Amino acid sequence: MYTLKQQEKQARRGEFLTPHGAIQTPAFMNVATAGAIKGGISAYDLKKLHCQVQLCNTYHLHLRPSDTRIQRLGGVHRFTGWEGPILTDSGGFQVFSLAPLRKIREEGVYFASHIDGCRIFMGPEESMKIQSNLGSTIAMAFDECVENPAPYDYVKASVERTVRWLLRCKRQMDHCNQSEGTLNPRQMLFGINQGGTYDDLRADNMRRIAEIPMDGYAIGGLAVGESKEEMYHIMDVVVPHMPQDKPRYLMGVGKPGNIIEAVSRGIDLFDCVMPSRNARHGHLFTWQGVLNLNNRRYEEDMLPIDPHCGCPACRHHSRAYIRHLLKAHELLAMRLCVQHNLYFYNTLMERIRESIEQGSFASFKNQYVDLLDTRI
RNA sequence: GUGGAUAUAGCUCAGUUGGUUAGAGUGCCAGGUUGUGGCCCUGGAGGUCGUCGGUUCGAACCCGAUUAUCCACC
Repeated sequence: MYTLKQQEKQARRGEFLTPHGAIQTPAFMNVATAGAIKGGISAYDLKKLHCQVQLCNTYHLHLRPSDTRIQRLGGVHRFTGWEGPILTDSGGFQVFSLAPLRKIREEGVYFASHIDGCRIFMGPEESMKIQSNLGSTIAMAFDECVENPAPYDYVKASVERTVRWLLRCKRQMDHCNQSEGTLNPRQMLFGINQGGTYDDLRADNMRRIAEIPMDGYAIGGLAVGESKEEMYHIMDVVVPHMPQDKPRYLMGVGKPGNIIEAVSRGIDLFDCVMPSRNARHGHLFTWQGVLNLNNRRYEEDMLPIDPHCGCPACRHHSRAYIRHLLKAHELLAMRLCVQHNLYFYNTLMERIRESIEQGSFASFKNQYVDLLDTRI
């Protein structure tokens, strides 16, 4: 259940109740693809990083160690040791971005595993069964994510098929939830808006899927090749057709500036690999902008990564030390940098929530929307 | 001591019958990264081709000497 607690223009401050606890929105979901946030982060670290939600991946966990094994072991919560909300991505995006030799048919997608080349089929029913076996809090619909730009006719046909897939997802998830012995009988399901960069396809699709009762609605297929301006424009086109009383999730986005812009347009949930992936290579987000700790200028810099940050890395270690660890390929470098970036993202969301509560989000946006993405 | 091999970017190595401005990988210095393959992409700096001399219009390349390293044999 989603409760809108406060609103400043389009920006929403809400609470999303799930079987695994409440999510205060706007929120960032920390990406733990294969059951762990890359960089040596454990479930018991997440509270310290102010993490509310973990995002795990259907595709990856299905291939390894398999959803059936995770089900036998008690589900993805027990398996990973994280008792809070977990969203599972449907596998749709991974099939399109990772797997070679894919063939898209009405029934689903035939593809080869990126691990061993094994031939696999995944369609809406398979994705729902896998996510049900995993027992995640929120399942995502199985969709096709089309890279931008794509020809109008291709996108139109793809979106229509994705709507047919959504209806199949819904039917299958209802069935899974009613099955005896299911791990999470109240597993939630989000639908996904697609339509490339075409206003009419996006708006039609959003109106259409809003009629299908879902626990939340996502915008997919953005930040996949189009410009920043096009992305914001598509959000302006889609959001007015999204239900007011359900959480809105912008998939795969983004930089701090993107998130602030999206919140100002009425988005509640985000996920992005950028804070963790960039952290593994020393690219760090701070309240002064983005810095690259590999840069020579930090060789003898005894300041923390961000003097205004309370994360474990900033409380205990200097830029000079962490830069050294990066250069020496010490695992601790990744762990500290990932901790910092996730703490930053989760704190960014906290400050966004506070500013909406205080009615000062507009000035928060004005102060930080460009600054946070700027290289220092 | 004798014979042989090698010597080119910080490191590991290409380099055609001698022919414009000597290349690659890695590392270094920077930039990028948007529903994650601990990746990937883009740019930059960096070389008296061991040293000295010779042949030639022209030498990393051919010749001589020399130095260093390695191998084999006495």
